[in-house]
Parts: sequence; C-alpha cells; structure tokens
Amino acid sequence: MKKITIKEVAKYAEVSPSTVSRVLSNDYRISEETQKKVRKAVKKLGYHPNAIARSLVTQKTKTLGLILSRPAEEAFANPFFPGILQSIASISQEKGFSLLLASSRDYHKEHEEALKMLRYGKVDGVILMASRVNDDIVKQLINNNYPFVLVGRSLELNEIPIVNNDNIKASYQAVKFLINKGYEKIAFISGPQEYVVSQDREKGYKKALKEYNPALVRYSGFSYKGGYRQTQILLGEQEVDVILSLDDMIASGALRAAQNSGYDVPRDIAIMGFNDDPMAAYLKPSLTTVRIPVVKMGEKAAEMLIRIITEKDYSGEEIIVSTEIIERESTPGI
Amino acid sequence: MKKITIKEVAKYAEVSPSTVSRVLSNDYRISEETQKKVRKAVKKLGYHPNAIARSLVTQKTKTLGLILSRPAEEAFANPFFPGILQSIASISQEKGFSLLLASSRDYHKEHEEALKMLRYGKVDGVILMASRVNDDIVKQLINNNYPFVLVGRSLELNEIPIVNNDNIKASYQAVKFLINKGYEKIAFISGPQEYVVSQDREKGYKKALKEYNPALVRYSGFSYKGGYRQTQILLGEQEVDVILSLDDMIASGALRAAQNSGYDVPRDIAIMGFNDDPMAAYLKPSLTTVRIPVVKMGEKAAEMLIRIITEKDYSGEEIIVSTEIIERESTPGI
DNA sequence: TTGTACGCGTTATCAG
DNA sequence: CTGATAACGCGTACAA
Repeated sequence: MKKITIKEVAKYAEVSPSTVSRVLSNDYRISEETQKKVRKAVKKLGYHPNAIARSLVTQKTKTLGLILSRPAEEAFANPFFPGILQSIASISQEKGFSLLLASSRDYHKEHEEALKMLRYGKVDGVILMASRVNDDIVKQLINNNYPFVLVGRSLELNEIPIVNNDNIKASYQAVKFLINKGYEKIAFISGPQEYVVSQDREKGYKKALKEYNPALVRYSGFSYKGGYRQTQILLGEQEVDVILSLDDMIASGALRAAQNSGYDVPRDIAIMGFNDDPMAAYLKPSLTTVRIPVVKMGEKAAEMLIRIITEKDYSGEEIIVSTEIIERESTPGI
Repeated sequence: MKKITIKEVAKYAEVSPSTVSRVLSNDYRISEETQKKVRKAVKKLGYHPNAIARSLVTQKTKTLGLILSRPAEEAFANPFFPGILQSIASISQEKGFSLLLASSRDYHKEHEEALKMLRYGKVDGVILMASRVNDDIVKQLINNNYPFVLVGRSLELNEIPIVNNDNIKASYQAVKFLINKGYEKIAFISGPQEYVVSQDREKGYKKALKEYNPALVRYSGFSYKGGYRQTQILLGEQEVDVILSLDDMIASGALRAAQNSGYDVPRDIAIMGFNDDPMAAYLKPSLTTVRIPVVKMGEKAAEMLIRIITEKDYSGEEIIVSTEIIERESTPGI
C-alpha cells in the first residue's frame, strides 16, 4: 500500500499542490469547480495529508503530552489516574489533539521525558500530574516558555497554570466531619512524605485537631499493602476511634487490617478515605470518603492547556475544584 | 526561548550540518577531534534534534498507537486496562518509542482514530485492545499493510499478530473448578453479547456444564451497576448456588447485590469473577477469580509490535498466555 | 573523514 | 482564483 502524497492528488486533479492544500484546509476561496475536482481526486486516490510534514511547516504538532510523575506501576495502580486520564483523552480528542503518554519505570526519568517531548518538538505542551516536591521541572518549563499545566499539586509558586483541589482544606473538613460524628482518637495514615498531597492532607489533619499526637500519624506507600501494614502496627500500639487514610487504596488496606485484627468496622473502629474511587462504594462496609472530582480536573487541565497553546493572550490560571464528603457506612458516628 | 537547529550547531562547531548529524547518530567514523567539537557545541547551545523533521526524512515516527476499543469512560473504569496500559507504556519507553493514545466518547470512532493515526503517519503501528466482533478494521489494517497487534481478542482469522488468553478454556476451567467444589446451580453473568470476550466465556461455561439452563445466564454491561442489577433480577427468579461473573467489576456488583438481598456470601451463595483486579482481594469476602496476566499481555503486545516494525522479516505471531484460578474466600465449596 | 545538494510532504508567500 | 517557489529541520547519497 503505497502512500500517496499531495502531489499525486494534484496531478490527478490537474491542479497544483498548493491548490489541493487550500481545498483541504478550505481556507481560500477556491472555485466550486476545482473544489469538486480536487475532492474527487482525494477520495479516488484515498489521500490523507501527512501530519508529520504538516507539523514541520506549521511548527505545531496538535499533540498534548501527559506526564505521570510516579512510576508507571504505581500511577496506574492508583484508581485516581484512570479518571483523569480518561477525561484528558476525551477532551483532547474532541479538540482535535492527540495525546502522547509518558511514564517510566524509573522514578526520576519522567521529568526528563516531559522535557524531551517538548524539546524534540513532539508535543505542543504538557500536562503534569501530581509530582513530588522539590523538583525544578516547573522552573525549566517556565524558563523555556513551554506550555504546561499542573494537576493535583500545590506549590509555593504563584501565577502558574494549575488545576487542583485544596487538600489542606479537604483534609481539615474531613477531620471536622469525624469530630462532629463524635470520634476522638483520630489517626491518620498518610502517603509518602515527599509528596505534596501527603504533606497538605497532613497539614489539614493537624489543623483540625485540638491537640496533635504524632503517634497517631503513620506513613504508607500508595498501596493497599501499605495501608494494611501501617494499620496493623498502629492498632498494636495505639487506641484508635477512626482511621483517616490518605486515599481509598490505603483506606481499603486499613479496613481489611482492622477486620483481620478482630475489629468490627465500623462498630469498633471507623475508616475514612480520600478520592472516592469506584471501589470505595463496593467495600463492606462501604467507605466514607472525600470525593475529588478527578474527571472534572482532567477536563479543566486539558482545556486550559489547549487554550494556552492556541490563544495567544491566555497564559493559564489557577483553578481550585471543590471536594465533597461522601458519607457511607464506614463512619456511622458514635 | 528560540529553537536552535542543526545548522546553528554546525556553524558554532565550524563544521557542516551533515557532520553534526553524523556525530549525533554516531554512525560514521568521524574524527575524534570533530566529534568533540560538535558535542561541545551541542551541549553549549542546548541542541536537541527535532523529532518531526527526523521523522519526515526517515519515514519513521518511533511512536506506537494504542487504541482502546471501548469508549473512554468504560475502558478506563475497567481495572483491566490500567495494567495493560502500564506495561505497554513501560516497554515502549524502554525501547525508545513514544505512545500515542486514542479513545473517544463515541463508540464507533475509535477504529477511525486508529486508521487516522496510521494514515496521517503519526505512528508506526498500533495496538488494538479488546474489540467488539464484526468490525472490519483488522481487514483494513491488513490490506493497507499497517503494522498492528491485537490484544485480548480471538478471531476466526488466523495468522494475525495477537496476544490473548484462551477465554473459552479459562471459563471452562472456572466452571469445572466450581463443580469440583460441589456447586450445582451455576449462574453466569456475562458482558455485552457483541464482545468476543463475552461470547467466549459463555462458550466455555456452556461446555463445562452437563446441561445448560439459559435462565441462569444474564447479560450485564461492564460495570458494577450492571452486575448488581442482573444479580437482583436473577436471584428473584432462580435458585442459584454460585454466580460466575464475566469480570471482577461485575462480580463485585453481584456480591453486593446478593448481600443486600439478605444472602450470606459465601455461605448462602458463592461468587467468582475473572481478571483478578487488585480490588478482588480487598472485597469481603475476598473474591475467587481467574487471573488474566494483563501486565504480561501488554508487554508481549508492545514487544511484538516493535519487532514487527523494526525487524523486516518478522510479521508477528499468536501468543496465548495462560490463566490461573486464584482461590479466595468467596468460593469455599459445599 | 567531511562537505554539498537533494528530498521527505506540506504550507506559506508572492506573483500573476 | 491559482501556480511557482521557498521554506520547515533533518538524513543521506554523492562527491571531494
């Protein structure tokens, strides 16, 4: 199957390549007649303009890069990601953009991947998901004037394009909710400390408490297993009314660990998570959680990036989406 | 931030562009001296070769396309996908390929997307995930001589590049397993009938039974909700020992429906699924399921496609991966 | 060992 | 309204 080019179409239609190009981008006013000729030739020959060549001359790829700033195994295992990936993919497609995915097995390679995409000219801009703290990729992006949007991450830097939820506030409200329910010994199983999300949710947790007992805070990986293990340890050392977990994965591990340690959940101990993974509703007891509107976040991020790329005098903004406590069986109150 | 090109590097290093090109692809034997000069210039100027231009001349994109043949919402919601996506992403990256994602809100657009990617020259080949039956995209790919690999799908066509598990066999074995456990009234909640996976697993189910009772088979969407509803209906109409579900999502819905209808699972009724989603282990009772090695399938698929693209006399093969029954609490036997 | 010249397939500019 | 022509940035025969 030979690839046919604009020249062959031109020849077949007895016009010049430029005319064909014009017809296809229906830009200029071309006579009805030649239009028809060209379109006929296009269809007849099964011509499809080559995106690469087009990109080379227009200096645009019509492609968005998506960077997962956790190693792939972890990123995809976390139910948080599918939702956001889905919405970004949908919006991109709607707006005529392709989506280039980057991830890697090596923790620190992803930022390199992001820059590569941009430098090599494979994408017009990138969306960066939930990064760790203290990386300077953002500065590099700014310095190079590369279009980008951050998702799920708070920074000291202001005035950068970002879609986020207020994790401090969300966590604060979660704890207040639990206090109102009558719980007193409120433990918190956080995620890895180098992640902003962990830090912020811990901040909100602390802020909502009258007195802060460090022994009630534990750190887990982003996994069921981590939640399970930290809960085992925690329950062996402390008396606890309720465990608030950094996300629903961890919460589900905590739930099972508590159950396996002989606790009746929620009678003996309550559990609460973050994110509202689909899974949260299916657990027994179903899990009270703080819903993060991931689909919406993905949509906003994709739309913002596309606007940054296409609209000359728009350079992004800060969008904070609001969270919502979804009350289920795991926190009936005391 | 101006983009610097090979010419500027050449000028800076006082050589010709071709020399720079050669150094960067360290192809030819270039003198040590000029090598150094060039590399220094490259570093000094921060040069990165433009992938688009390179693609245009080499006629290679070093990019793989991944087509999700379900609408995005559904595809990403299914825990089956993250695993396979993850492994495909990892392998691609390892082998120096980028990954272009296609999905859409419209059911029937995805095949169009696949062909677009190829025709427009954005990718060197595509991986097609679990398609429905009766679509002719495969024929089109073959006719056009486009490199592709199918994943999770069986066809009448032979001799096409595919990575799959034997769904008929897996389902057959699952039912045999249940029979051995002492269950007799074995219901099957299948997926949408137009999917090959639904058809095949139903075939295996039938094959393993002495007598086939159509009233025990139900069809659900690929969702928790579907499993829930079909189970409600089923239990209202039939007496059932165990429900085998097309996947773990559906099974988890079935589980909850049974519980909410007053059944004690697994004492009153047993449940079994397919896929071994991470979630399956966290349910209560934990779910017996047929593990599909999704990560391995993704790896194989990516590797095969890359081989097809890069090795001239390799045109793919059929790889069948084996499944495994993971026995958990939901099927203790009678 | 290195430089020159051409071409990849398209769009944009400039005539006409 | 349409056709040459030049460029986009790079790789590669061919020549030197």
